[in-house]
Amino acid sequence: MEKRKDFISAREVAERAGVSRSAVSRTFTDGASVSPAMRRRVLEAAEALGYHVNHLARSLMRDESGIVCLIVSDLSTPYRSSLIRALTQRLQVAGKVAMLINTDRSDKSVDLALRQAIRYRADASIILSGMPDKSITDLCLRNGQRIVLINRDDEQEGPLHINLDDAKAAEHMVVAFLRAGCRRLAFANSQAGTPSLMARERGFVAAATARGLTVSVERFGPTSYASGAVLAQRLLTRSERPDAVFCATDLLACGFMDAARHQFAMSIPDDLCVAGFDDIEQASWSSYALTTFKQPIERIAQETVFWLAGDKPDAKPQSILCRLHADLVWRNSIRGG
Amino acid sequence: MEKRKDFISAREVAERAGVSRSAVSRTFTDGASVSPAMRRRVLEAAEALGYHVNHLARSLMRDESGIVCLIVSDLSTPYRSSLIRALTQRLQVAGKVAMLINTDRSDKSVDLALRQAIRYRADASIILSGMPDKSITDLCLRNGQRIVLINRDDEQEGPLHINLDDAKAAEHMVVAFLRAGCRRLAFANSQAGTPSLMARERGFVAAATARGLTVSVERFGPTSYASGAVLAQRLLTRSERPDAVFCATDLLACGFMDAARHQFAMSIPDDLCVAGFDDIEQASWSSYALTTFKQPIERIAQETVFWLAGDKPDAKPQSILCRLHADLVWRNSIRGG
DNA sequence: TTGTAAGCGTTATCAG
DNA sequence: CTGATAACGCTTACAA
Repeated sequence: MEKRKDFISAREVAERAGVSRSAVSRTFTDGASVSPAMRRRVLEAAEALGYHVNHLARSLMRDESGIVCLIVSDLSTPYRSSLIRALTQRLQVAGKVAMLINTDRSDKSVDLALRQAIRYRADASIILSGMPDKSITDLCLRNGQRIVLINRDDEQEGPLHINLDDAKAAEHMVVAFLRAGCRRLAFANSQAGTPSLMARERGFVAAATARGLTVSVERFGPTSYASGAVLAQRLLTRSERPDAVFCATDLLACGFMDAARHQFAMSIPDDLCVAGFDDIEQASWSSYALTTFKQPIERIAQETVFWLAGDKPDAKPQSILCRLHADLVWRNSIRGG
Repeated sequence: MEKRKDFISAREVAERAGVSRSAVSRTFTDGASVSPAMRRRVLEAAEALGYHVNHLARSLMRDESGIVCLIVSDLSTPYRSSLIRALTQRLQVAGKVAMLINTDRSDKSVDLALRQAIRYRADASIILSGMPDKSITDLCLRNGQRIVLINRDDEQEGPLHINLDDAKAAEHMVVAFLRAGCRRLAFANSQAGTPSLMARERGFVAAATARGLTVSVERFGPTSYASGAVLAQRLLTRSERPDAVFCATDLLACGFMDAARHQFAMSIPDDLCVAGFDDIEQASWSSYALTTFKQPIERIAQETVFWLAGDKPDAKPQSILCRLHADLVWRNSIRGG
């Protein structure tokens, strides 16, 4: 196998410009002192040769690589992909670069993903799905890597936790349903059992109970459109058919609405009020016009990147909690309003 | 500022295990000769210390970093995010890791993204949107980086081009519309003007013309749901209202269908036949049941990663073209079938 | 099989 | 401001 043409190195640039290697290095490091004349000569030679700083080598010396790992499953889901879009964009503005790790396969794969993050000496890892083992996050933290957990459990010490006020939103929805004249409430959930999904369910049931109402709760499958349809099957064939259903996510709600309309010939919101959570793009499509809670995606991304780009805390990492609010977006899937 | 605890290095592992550094290195490189006893001692020490090979440093010696850049805009779009999911998954299986670069902002940003790919010494770049300057792709190729262009122009020499038979699919659709009894054909496109979108349009118009029919063509805005609604406004208020419309993508089709139904009270497929392209998840939702062409996403990812993981060609890179077929998925937005 | 030593492309330190 | 030199953490001849 022939020796492949390698990348241009700073030495070659230095030779062509007739200067020292350090001069080249300084030209490409912010805040280094180099005369305008020198800078121009170096840049000229670099341009001519097509030189680009090797960030891999740079990271060996510096204590940061500029790499941030995004650890995520179901990444093609509307909510997830929107969040990824927002995060990558802001990371880039902050001079970081995103490494995307797909954990669709097993639960263990979150741990594997974090190991990968360590191998590439990522400055930070952002976890959008699954829950890593404490031992592995500790390893990351010990190595100076920062961790952000978005809508995950908030038990571990060290990472930044970004969570929503799910329970409060759920209570809000109970009130909205009551105002719309609904009395037979239902909650449609997946079987994923993630903290935020369960918080919505518990909050909804608790708020209804506090007002003297019972809630039909049904859980099924993954958090998807198809599961929403199955949940509709189950809830709408009960003897006491509900007149209002809060779906744990918009995706479930879309599936639920389609099944309610096309299989049960129900009219929304006349026969049935429906609400969701996330405010994915499809919720605003006129076939759904779904009343839902908006994930503050931009805000999440902003808080995350701001924290990542900030100075390292001197003291040992403590648990940092960032609780954000989800606004209600009112559309036409609930009567009144 | 205090000196932050650094990562564990191979030297520390070697010391703890009482062996040489090279022994540690060999333990973690495939195909290196190391005795079972040695391997065990090293692994034990590594485990105890929480050692992980520094891939950044490793890449300095090896001629590959394991990094593959995904360069993409509109990444939260259903089709794009599905493709990203498939690509990241297969890249990981092939032992690579994906670096995601968002080029939502300007056209120039594709070039910037490729520069970033060079800085991180990516083994390859996969371009899903936009079109890079020839000078910059040449630079990448000269540096031994591979480039894959998915549904882009296929003029440049060197990269792997993966394209679909857009024109053929479009012709197929003309036939389907004719069979359904439609005579007043329309094509709804965005103003993005990408090669694949334009190929669909030209193919559709050409096939219709060849059969003695004219096509109303309308182009508007970005390739989005909202644009689809606007296109419906424009096409459905024409004096000769079309009875069949081929939308350049499913997203446009969803917007078109919703506008046709809710603003023009039309029934699909009775009053109007609609078709799309991509087979995004929403096309299968029962509110749409859209007849469309399926992007062979898994096949695209497979071909891409297979080529990337393969041996470097010895000769100078030539233009490689991979033309894939898009199957028609028949649902209920066209009469008959 | 194992250890020694050289080198990968940077940056940081320290004289000049 | 500039240039030599020593790291950074790793791999890989080469020699033992």
